[in-house]
Amino acid sequence: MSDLHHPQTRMTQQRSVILEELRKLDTHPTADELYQIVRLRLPRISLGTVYRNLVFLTESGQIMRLESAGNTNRFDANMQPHQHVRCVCCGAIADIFPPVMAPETDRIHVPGFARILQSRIEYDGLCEKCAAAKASEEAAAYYPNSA
Amino acid sequence: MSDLHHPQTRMTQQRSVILEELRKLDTHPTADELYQIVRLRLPRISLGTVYRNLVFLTESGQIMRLESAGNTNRFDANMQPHQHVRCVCCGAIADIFPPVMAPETDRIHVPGFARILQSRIEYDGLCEKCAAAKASEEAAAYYPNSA
DNA sequence: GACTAATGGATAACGCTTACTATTTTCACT
DNA sequence: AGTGAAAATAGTAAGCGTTATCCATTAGTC
Repeated sequence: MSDLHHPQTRMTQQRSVILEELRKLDTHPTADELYQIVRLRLPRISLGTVYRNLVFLTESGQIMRLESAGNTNRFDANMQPHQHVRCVCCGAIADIFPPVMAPETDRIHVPGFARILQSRIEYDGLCEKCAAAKASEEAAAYYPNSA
Repeated sequence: MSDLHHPQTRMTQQRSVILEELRKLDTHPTADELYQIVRLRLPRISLGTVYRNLVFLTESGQIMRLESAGNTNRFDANMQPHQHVRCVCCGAIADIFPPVMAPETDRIHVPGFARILQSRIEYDGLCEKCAAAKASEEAAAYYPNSA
């Protein structure tokens, strides 16, 4: 509760529901997926409000935006250090524990860059859904006339 | 030259110019930036052709697509193992050598994932342009009436 | 040179995200 | 509780990067 009341910020019903629902999930939803979920509780909320609050919550450090994760942004309310696998096929994301330490960035100097802020390890994988879909596709290619 | 003639693929003027120009660059251009460059040699080429061939070249393993959520995709013809820093502000990308080894993925098992394919280390940074812009912004905030 | 399939050019459509505007809500101070 | 200024919301339009469509053109093969 108290973490909802950051200094200089107001708490609205929409904002708190968005944060609550995101915290219930470990599925790293997209803005639209979260919108569909929040809409069950707040039927009149607009998608723009979800986007606006996801920006707000990210900038105030309450959630994370998964940056290097494909085409659509995904969000994560788990603030503990962990890493992610992303399905190369559908973009689904899962957590990886425990984290292998990412390298230090203090001593890295790159021409054209003023500072290196952080490093992170990312994993590409194939989720079970896509693996199954791929398998049945290949089967269809081998037996094109089977039902 | 011979690497332009993959089996089952045709080489066209457009495709080869796109690949040539991308190979000249280490700036990891966006599709549109590359389009502007290629247009100097092929004034009648269309942006769609650039996109189509970037997909083709990526899928045939001749170039890499640098994906990051929310940002514009960038492309890299450097196929040697290396890593990238991305400017958190403008999305500019620079190379990092030598690479710190990314962890093995053979023994990693994640619920919901059939396979972990690979891991990679990514860096976030602040490029010099954005650092300078940020500095002068802050200066303006402190001295709002100066010039 | 003719044929077939792939490719290109131009443009429309699409999906995700942000911007805009009028209205409503929050919160500090009475 | 009431008031008012600042901020947030709903609804919608616009923006941007990317993909799809459609017909004309080109490449490679015979």
